[in-house]
Amino acid sequence: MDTEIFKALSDDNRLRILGILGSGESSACEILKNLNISQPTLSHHMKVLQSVELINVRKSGQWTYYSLNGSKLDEISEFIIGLKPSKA
Amino acid sequence: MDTEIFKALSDDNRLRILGILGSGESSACEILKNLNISQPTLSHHMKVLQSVELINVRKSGQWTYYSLNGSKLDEISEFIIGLKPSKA
DNA sequence: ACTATTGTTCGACAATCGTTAAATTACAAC
DNA sequence: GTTGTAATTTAACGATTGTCGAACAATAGT
Repeated sequence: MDTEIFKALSDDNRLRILGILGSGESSACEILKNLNISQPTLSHHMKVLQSVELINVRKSGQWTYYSLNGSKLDEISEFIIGLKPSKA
Repeated sequence: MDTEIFKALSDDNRLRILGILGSGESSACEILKNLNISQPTLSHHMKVLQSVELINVRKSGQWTYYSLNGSKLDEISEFIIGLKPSKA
């Protein structure tokens, strides 16, 4: 497992973003209203989440919509559980 | 979920350490043989893993033995899965 | 007591990270 | 065209992080 994924999860704002996306697809603008950060900072965080494929991106006009990548979350979860000793 | 846990997982050497402990309890000295890092660096990493309760510690004489904390791994896995949209 | 082994603590250093201000791009409405 | 909104890019900053060498502490064996 690439450590980049865990680095992406190692930030309060990014975890909040994932929490917001857990309620469904959302635009960058709406996400921004729920966080006390600037627009460039949000753009940076979204790029980090994209780079590890934790989120999907869809552009429509001037808006950018984001949604969770559930299969990636499954992948991470399975890796974590896989660390546990197999009763050997 | 505290981001400190994901920070603890955001390092190649620490992931390798967890992988080693997945095969069972191990001493710091044995872990060290499997990594190309110095003793102080290993000590640092073990402290990070302890601080987020990912590992258990047991001292015996001059040796320190480490083992995985399975329930903490469960906790992380459940958090990850909990991010997924509840089909709403 | 002396030596060897195991492990921690303390500085110090280079690299990375989160953040912002400023400038830039892209699209929509007028 | 101009204006306004949405989003990215760049450069710079302070803070955090991984690493090591050096010194230190604790236990074991001679």
